[in-house]
Amino acid sequence: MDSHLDSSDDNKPLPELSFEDFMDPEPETSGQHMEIESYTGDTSQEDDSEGDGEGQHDANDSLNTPQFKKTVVQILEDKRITAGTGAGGVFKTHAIKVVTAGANSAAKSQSSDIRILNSSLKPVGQSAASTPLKIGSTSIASTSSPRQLGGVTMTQFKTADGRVLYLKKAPAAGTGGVVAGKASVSPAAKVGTAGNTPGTSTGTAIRRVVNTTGIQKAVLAKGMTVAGTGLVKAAVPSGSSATAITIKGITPLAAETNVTGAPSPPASSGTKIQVVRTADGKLIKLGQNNNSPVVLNTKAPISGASATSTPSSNMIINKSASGQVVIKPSPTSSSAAASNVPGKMVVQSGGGTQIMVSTKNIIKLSPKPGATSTVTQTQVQNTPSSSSTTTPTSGMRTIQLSGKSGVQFVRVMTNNKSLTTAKSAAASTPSQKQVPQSSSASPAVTSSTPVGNTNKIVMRTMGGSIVPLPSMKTLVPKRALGANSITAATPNNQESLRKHRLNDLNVQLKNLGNVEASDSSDAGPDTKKPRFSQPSPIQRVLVKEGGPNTSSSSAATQPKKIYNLVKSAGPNGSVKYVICNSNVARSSMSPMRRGYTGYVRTDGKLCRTLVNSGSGTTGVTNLKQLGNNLPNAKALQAQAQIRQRARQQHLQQLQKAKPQLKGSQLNQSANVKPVPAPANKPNFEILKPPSSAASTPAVDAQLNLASRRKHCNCSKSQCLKLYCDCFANGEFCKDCTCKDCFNNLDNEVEREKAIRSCLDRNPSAFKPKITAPASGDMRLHNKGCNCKRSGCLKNYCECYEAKIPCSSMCKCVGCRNMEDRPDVDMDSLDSLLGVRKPNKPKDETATKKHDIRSNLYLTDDVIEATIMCMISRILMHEKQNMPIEATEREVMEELGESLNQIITFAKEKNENNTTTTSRLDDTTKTTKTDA
DNA sequence: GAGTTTGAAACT
DNA sequence: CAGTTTCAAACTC
Ligand SMILES: [Zn+2]
Ligand SMILES: [Zn+2]
Ligand SMILES: [Zn+2]
Ligand SMILES: [Zn+2]
Ligand SMILES: [Zn+2]
Ligand SMILES: [Zn+2]
Repeated sequence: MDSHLDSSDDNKPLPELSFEDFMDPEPETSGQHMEIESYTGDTSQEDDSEGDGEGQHDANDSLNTPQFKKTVVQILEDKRITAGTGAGGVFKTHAIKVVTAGANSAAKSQSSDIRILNSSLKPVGQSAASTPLKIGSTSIASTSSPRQLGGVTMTQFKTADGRVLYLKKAPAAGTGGVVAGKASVSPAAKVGTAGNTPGTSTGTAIRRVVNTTGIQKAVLAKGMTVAGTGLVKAAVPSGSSATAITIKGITPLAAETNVTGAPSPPASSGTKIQVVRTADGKLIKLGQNNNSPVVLNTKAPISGASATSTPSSNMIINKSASGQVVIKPSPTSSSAAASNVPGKMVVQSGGGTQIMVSTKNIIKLSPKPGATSTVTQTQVQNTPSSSSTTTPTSGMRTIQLSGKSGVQFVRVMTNNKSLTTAKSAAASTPSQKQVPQSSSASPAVTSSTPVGNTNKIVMRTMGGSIVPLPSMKTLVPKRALGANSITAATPNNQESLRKHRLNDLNVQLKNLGNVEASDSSDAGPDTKKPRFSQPSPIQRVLVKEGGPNTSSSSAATQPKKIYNLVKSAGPNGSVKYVICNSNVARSSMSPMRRGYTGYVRTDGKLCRTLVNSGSGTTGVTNLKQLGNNLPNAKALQAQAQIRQRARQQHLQQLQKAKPQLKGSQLNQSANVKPVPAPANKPNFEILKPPSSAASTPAVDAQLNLASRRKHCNCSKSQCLKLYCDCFANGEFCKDCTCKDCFNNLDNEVEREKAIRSCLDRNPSAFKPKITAPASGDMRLHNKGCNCKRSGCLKNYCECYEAKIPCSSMCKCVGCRNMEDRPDVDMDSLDSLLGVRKPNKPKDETATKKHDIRSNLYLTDDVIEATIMCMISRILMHEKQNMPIEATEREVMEELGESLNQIITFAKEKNENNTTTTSRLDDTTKTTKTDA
């Protein structure tokens, strides 16, 4: 598919984002970065950071950018739409590619076939079907009687926008159609494609539809995905391994309203929408016809870590003639490669593209141009399965239907966790050894922690870009935000606006206090940046209408819910929404860890961290590349790691190259913290002044660069204690601003004595603090940090500083420095469950725990509620044919309101508790800070 | 740039 | 090993 279509065209030079880009976790910075940039429009920040490798930052920064403010976030918009309507005229679809094509010409709607195969899925109970859910009054899609396409019976769904989706009835489970590979699909698929291309206007009508639609989708981290229209969401529970995915709990909304009016979608008349929430928390909305309620139930299999790897069942979504959609686990057989993969779900678009997603992840279908058939794996490497190759994605995929209207996405929300697990399982990535915990955790943990879920919220911008909503979490760490995914290329202003808002939000959140605080600081041009943002636990749920928190922790335990959103419209746009939960068990996810993307830090500290790895294989990558941390996908992480390694090696080589300084072994001294073999004493003794003189300039320079970027400023330690970074790194002070420095050749005696003293105290004092257990493994802090108040999201934290996620070794409280992503995802879940650190198997002692500070006002529930509200607005507008702009505005307003509420709530809570609770932790021990 | 916060290192 | 104190960097304003 050419889906690329437009993507880039116009306005902003988007980097080419293709789905993959979005999806790809790893793809270096490029993807994300790019996206972000485009987003921002300005980019400015990025440069710096990138240099170092962290692009993520940028993102964050971008958020900050003022521009954002102005534009409200437009969520969900398709670029295309824009094109049509307006501005560009070009449709950009950026990232989205249309997969499906087939449009019914007549209807204009395009049709696409989507097949979801997931063995894990269980057939949905029919019962549910009966009552369709409605959100707002709008219906998303209507179904029509099944049709045969290509010999296969397909059920058509029409989305509000007029797109038609076909679900294949499942003949044999897999058989029909789904071939793992590519598009099995029906003929129809391509037909409509024209629409895809930008120019093709299928017709104004379509456009209109699109317009009306406006928002394409929102994905919540947890896996909720909302599509404005025609969304198909499939969530697969990632975590649970064994179990099939069941989508349960669809609860029909109480009132059904039929909205006939939806302007755009021809078919849509009177349709009802159902939203199903999977155990993992993913939502699937199906629009239905009156007749056929569609129920999607999947169960989320959650089984911790293992899950992913596990079994895989294919899900098939069938729509019966009756109109029900059933997702069944199909025998794996069906899909060839893809389907087989355990735990993965294959989604096929009409276009024939298939995407395989781990069950956990939610997949959006999006055809990626190139990728056609590819199976994307969220996990990328992780999954052992063959398929993985092509698209790595953790991201979302979108499929655009030819119809302009929309893009349909299937988003795979990757759970990081799942990924991780997968990795672990796969073994492919060495890095994660830490994981063990995760795995171990799986049972227990999993249950407890919801974690795995993806929490990301993604919004689609008008441009079609997908933007992560600022979840609470997100908000917090800028990085995260940035990192995430903002993909799109949004069109100009709007995006900027968005950012703006986000920023504001972030700020507010920040202000909230504890929470995450984040990093605003990180901004530093280089180094610090992104990290993982994971949010951690979420404490409370705020529901708009409902009492806010109530259940702080409850969430974890509680089963997942299906939310029915009922909206009552108020005057103004104020609408009240009520969300009802139905129980669905939450899936626990195995914690994913994000790969560590470490970068090499330029400054000295970095050096320390670097230590290990010599292994790095790959060639050196650009610094910029390093930058991407955020990347969602594991793949990214992996890549990053690789790069890092490469980098490290590079450094090492350089060092080596350099003759040892002055004869001595100085070796690494500079850079790496004394790498010295463990056994040995630190090179210290050896150290001779690296002093420059000796070294060749070039080398020196490099060393310096690499090794020391920082100069100490010690005043009381004489630079003979480990307080001094220079000394701690086995270096002599040079160009430092220290006072009474003894860390030099002139004071070798004292220095040696000091070294000895340190060694006595701690034989490993000069050994690198951060090493990778295995060559391929992710670096970890050997001792782990012990942070209490920074959430490990500030450079106070050694782990964070080294850009590595906290591990089981860490004794930190309220840690947010986890692999995953940052952003949005998971944390909340984890926290809820009490998950500890990703890695940590930790003793149970674990920690402590009360920790809890985690903030967490942004719980999944809160997020969902917020999104639902936004969606509701969209739906309303759609019905009314309101202009997109208006819709966007409203949606943003809704978001703003919601955030305000959340913030307000959080503040209140904070005020109440803050001192008390949060401090309690610390206080118990030391009161010092409190004062 | 001054002042505060933070968490490792040092000390008891 | 735990509790404190010291220290310098990180961070804030
Ligand atoms: Zn010093
Ligand atoms: Zn120094
Ligand atoms: Zn010094
Ligand atoms: Zn920490
Ligand atoms: Zn840590
Ligand atoms: Zn931590």
